[in-house]
This record gives sequence, C-alpha cells and structure tokens, in this order.
Amino acid sequence: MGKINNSRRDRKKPGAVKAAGPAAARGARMTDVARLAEVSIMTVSRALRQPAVVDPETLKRIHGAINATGYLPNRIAGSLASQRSNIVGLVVPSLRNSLFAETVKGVADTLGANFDLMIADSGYVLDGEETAVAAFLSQRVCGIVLHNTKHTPRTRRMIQSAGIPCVETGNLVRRPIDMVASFSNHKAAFEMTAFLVGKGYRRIAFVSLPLRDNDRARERQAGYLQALKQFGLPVDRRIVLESMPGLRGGAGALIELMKVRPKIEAVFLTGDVLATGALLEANRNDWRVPDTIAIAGSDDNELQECVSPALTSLRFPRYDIGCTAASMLLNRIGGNLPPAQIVDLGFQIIPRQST
Amino acid sequence: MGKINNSRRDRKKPGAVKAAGPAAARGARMTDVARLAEVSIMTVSRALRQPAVVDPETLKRIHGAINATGYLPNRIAGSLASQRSNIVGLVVPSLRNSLFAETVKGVADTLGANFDLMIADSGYVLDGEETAVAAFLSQRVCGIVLHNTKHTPRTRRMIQSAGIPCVETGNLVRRPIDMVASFSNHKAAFEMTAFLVGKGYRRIAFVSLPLRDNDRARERQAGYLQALKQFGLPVDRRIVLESMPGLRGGAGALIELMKVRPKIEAVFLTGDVLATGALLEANRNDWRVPDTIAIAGSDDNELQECVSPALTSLRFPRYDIGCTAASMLLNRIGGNLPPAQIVDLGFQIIPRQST
DNA sequence: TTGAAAGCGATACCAG
DNA sequence: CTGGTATCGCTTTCAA
Repeated sequence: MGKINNSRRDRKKPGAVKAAGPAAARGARMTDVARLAEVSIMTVSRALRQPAVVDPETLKRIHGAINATGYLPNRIAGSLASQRSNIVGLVVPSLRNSLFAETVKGVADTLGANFDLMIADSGYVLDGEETAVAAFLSQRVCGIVLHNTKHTPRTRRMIQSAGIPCVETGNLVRRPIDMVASFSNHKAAFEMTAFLVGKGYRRIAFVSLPLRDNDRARERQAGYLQALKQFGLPVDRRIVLESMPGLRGGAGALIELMKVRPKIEAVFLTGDVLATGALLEANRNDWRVPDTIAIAGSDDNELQECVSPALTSLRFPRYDIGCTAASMLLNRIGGNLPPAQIVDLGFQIIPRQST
Repeated sequence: MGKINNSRRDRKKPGAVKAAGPAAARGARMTDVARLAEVSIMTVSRALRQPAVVDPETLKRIHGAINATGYLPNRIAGSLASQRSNIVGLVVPSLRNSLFAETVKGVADTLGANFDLMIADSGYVLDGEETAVAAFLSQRVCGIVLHNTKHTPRTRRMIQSAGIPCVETGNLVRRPIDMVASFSNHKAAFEMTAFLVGKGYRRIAFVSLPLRDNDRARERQAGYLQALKQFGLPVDRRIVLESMPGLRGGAGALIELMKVRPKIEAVFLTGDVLATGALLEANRNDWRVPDTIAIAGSDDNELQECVSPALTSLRFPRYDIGCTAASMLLNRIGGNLPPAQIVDLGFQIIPRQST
C-alpha cells in the first residue's frame, strides 16, 4: 500500500509552489465518485449520460457520491475522449450593438442548457472574424454562427475543412459556407424604397453604414438603387450617403442632406440607430416630419415606436434568426440531414407616422 | 510496416458510418505536423508555445508543416494535459440588454486574443446563474465574471471550491465571492437624489426595476430612501415604484405617478431605459420637462443625451468595469497576487436640461 | 536544443 | 446491468 494512494493530488510540483491559496483544492474526479459509490468509473459515466441503463439503486448511490464530493464533470476530458464538444461559437461584428444581441439571445435560448456559447466580435473586420474562427476551431466548437456573410478565403476554408456545421445570419447569401438563416437585405431595402415611392415621394435619399467589409450595407444600397431604377427615378449620388454609426451619425447625415438642393422629400436610413438619430435631429430643428422631410428606418425596435412621430421602419426577425440558426446547427449535430440549407425568415415593413 | 501507419484516421468504426459527408475529413494533429517537419511532437509543441527555445531552422520547417497541413492546435487536448484552460466565463442577467454589452466588450477587449469568452445569461434569476456557473465550471474556465452580486449558496460554494478567480461587477459588495470591480449603486442613487434636492425639488418619486433577485435595484432604492431621510423629506410609498423594463415601463410609471396628489415635482428613474421612456411619454403628453416634472435617469448613453430635453443622468463606467474585471482575472491567472480585492470605479452625475 | 515516456480525466468498445 | 482497457491529442517531466 502507500503507493496505491499516490494519486495526482498527493504529488507536489518540484518547482515553485505558486500562490496556492484556495486554488490548491482541485475538484473531485469521476474516479473519486466511483470509489465512494463503490462502482467502476464506467458506471459513473453512464449514470451521467444514460441513467436509464443503470440500476436505480446504483444510480442513487452514485448521485449520493456526486453530492458528497461536489463533483462537476470535466468536459475537457469528456470532449477529448468523445471527440466532440458542446460548445457553439458565435461571431458578431460588434458586441456593443444590441441588434446582434437579439440573435445571440435566440441562439442561446434554443441551444438550451446542454450547450455552451462562445462569443467573439470581429470589429467589423474580416480578419477579426478569421481570428475568432481560428480560435473557435481550436476549441473544437461543434458548430459556428457567423453574422457576417463576407469572409476571408481562409475563414471559409478552415470551417469547411473542419467539417462542422455553420450558419450565417446577416444576409440571405446564395452561396453560404454551409447554411444560412436570414432575410434579403437587398429586397428589404428595395421594398422600403418602393413603399416610399408609393407614398408619393420622389426625391428619396439613402443613408447606410460604411459599405467596406459590410455586405449588408452593400446589399441595401443596391436594393435602394435598383428600386429607383425600376421606378424610373434618377440617382443623385449626393444623397446616397455612408454614415458613422450612432444617433449622431444619423443626425449628421440628415443635416448634410437638408443642405442639398433641390430639396429631398424623404430619407431612408438603414443600419444601427441612424433613423432615430435623424428623427431626433429633425425635431431639434423643427423640421416637420413627415411634411418637411419623411424619415424611414430599419431594424425596428421599441424606441422607433416610441419617438414622436413614430418611425416607419423595417422589422427584421433577429431573434427568430438566432433560434433558427441554432436549430439548424442542432439538427446537423444530431446527425440528421439539414432541413434546408438556406432559410429565408423574411422581413416586414411597419408603416407609422414618419412617412 | 503496415501496422505502423495504422493511425486513428485509418481505422473504421465498426458501427454505423454516420452521415460522414465533409465531416469525414478531420483536422491534422500535432503528430502529423511533427512527421512532416521531421521532428518530434514535443518540438512542435514548443515551437508553438515557446518559439524562442527552438532552433530557427527547425521553427521554419515546423511552420511550413503547419501551413501545409492546415493544423489548428487542439485546445481541448492542451487544456486537459496542462490542467488549465484559456476560457473565461461571463454571466449577465440578460443578453438582450445593451448595458451589459458594454461590460462584455470591456472584458473581451482586455482579455485579447489569447483567451476565449463564454457567455450565458441568468434571466435575472439566481438559479439561472447557478446553472450557468456549473456549466462554466464543467468547462473548466480559468476565471469567471458575474454581473449579479447576489447568489445561491451553491453558486458561491462551487466557485470557491473550484479555486478560480472570480470578479463581480454589478455592485460594490463588501463581501464578494472573490473580487469585485464596480461602483456603489447605493451611493449613486443617494447622490442623484441629493442632486435633485439641491435643485430645489422636494417631492421626488423613484422608479426602479423589480427588486426581486436584483441587488442593484435594491441598493438604489435604499440609497434614494436614505437621501430622503437625510434631508428630512417624508417617504411616500405611493411614489416609490417598481416597473417592468423597457421604454413602456418608464412611460407607464410616469403616467401612474402623474396621477398622485399632491403632485410630484421630480422623478428619478433608474434601470434599463426607464428614464427615456418617461421622457418620451412626457413629451407626448406635453408635460413640460423640467417645469411640470423633472426627470433624472441612470446608465447614461447617447440616447439620453440626444433626446429633448436632454436627460440628467448617472454615468456608470461599464466598459472600464469590464476592462478592470478582466485585468484582475488575468493578474490572478498569471499567478500575481491581486492588486486589490475590491475596486471602486465610481460614477458621475451628468446634469442636463431635464432637471 | 531535442526527444521518450507518462499522464490529464473522461469515453468507447467489448466482454462478462 | 457492470467493468476492463485502450485511446483522445497534447503537456509535463526528465534525460540526453
């Protein structure tokens, strides 16, 4: 005897003892639980993952031992042994932006308690996304959700050769890395422009976030331009703007647009809180909305509904997109064939007083 | 020969072949890189973690092999072997609320590329937090950040016996599980109330989120009450409200408060977007702010600054709190003693036109 | 500067 | 229903 009890925790590192403190007490292992419950480690493992197969009496002893030891399964070991993890990785352009929070929430809710979520932001930069994806792949995530739909070649390659499911959510791309759950930004912008035309506005300005590395903004601008073309309206490049995000971005854009002659009749601001910023600016200047200037926005939220006048806006099903994305991942992970590679969740135009 | 090359990927599971598809191609392992670079696996391992120790020529060959194989280190295996992970776990009350996003961003920015972030929400429920913490501990995170500062006994126990660093960020508690980086909600509410009293307001209402399981809201209400007491003002329970979150919550609270007689002169709404909701409601009803009713808020943001009249508010250093929390974690993980167990990042009163 | 051998703590497979 | 044994892919330790 003696040697027999020489488990890991009895050993001492020869080198620095480090600031041991409370950290010295490492958690119990499955072995400890097994010993206490007087079963083999395999039975403990089963008790945790397929309790139905284990004798109820045995099960009870094991649970007793688990409680007594405060045992928490070591998923690192579990994942290594089983060659699969329960971590889903999520990359959004910005952690700050509450738009993405909706999708994140949808993913988290749908994944439930059996999966964990790893999150990173790309900073709206393709290389940022690549870095995040590489990190996730190193953690051997079992699935990936990307908001952006434009990627570096290496990002695509890495994900594809990792062979894990991936859902893109930012735009309804035709050729996704793997799957996509989203709506058509192009169509949404087209429809909103058409809506404004239908209301009788002819000189309609357009404001989006910077197009660089942002396929959503790009698609929306294209949708706007196509609508103008289709309705035989001329394009005036002076009233097609890219703006910094934030309320001030929208406010600044509106100020600039109001200087242009001939005067614009309406403006469609899409992205972030641009439209709200513009509306508040209009109020500050006593520009009557919609008489002097009509304003339409996108990414409808409670705020757009509560300002005066309430904003006409596009509603995107961000939460549902997150739920759907997670379901698609789960389906694939479960080994089922994907129900669909490309899921269009659509969008709605919410007409209010601002147009 | 033959047997010698019989590596894992040559074997076939006897059972179901599963929907192999692209997933069949599993990534390269360190062994593959080693073989290609004609070095031992140990040298590859070193090349990755302490390149300075490896011969430059060898290093070059190894990097060549890494690129050729598309090797991505398997952190699961690495973590198991080294008994430490590079994952930090973060629990916020709600993933939707952009308040918390600031802190999350601060943590993410400070952790940098060497750590990954796992996020979960507690749904404002203590048991939700416990579940999330248990999951994180199972993943063997190397540190935890909790927004909430009230916890179930088991949550505290689990974290403490896991012996990993933990920072709480929601309130400057006296007795944290481990460390805290925050500001005093009590003091903040006290000061804002005092500010209103200083402005000459006497009948001051107070609105917060529901107190249940929410220590921040509780502390703020206590701060408000203490201020009234200190300035010799009477407490009228009819004007101390708990409100649902959201703009509508704030709007509803204001409507209710405006019915109370004698009329209130000012209201301090703290939490979520309550104050903004109240202000917008006042505007809709043409209640003059601040003449008819003064409004003060908390959690200052761009919106509160851009509405008319701009809102007097409390500014909390949420981003800095995230940065500080991450630094504290990093310090501990690095083996350094913590610079401080309790860090007060303070707050500011931002006076504007609404009071 | 490099390598061999022994784990890390679980799971999978097969046998009993 | 239960247990033995061989991994999983990497790091640690020790020796060369």
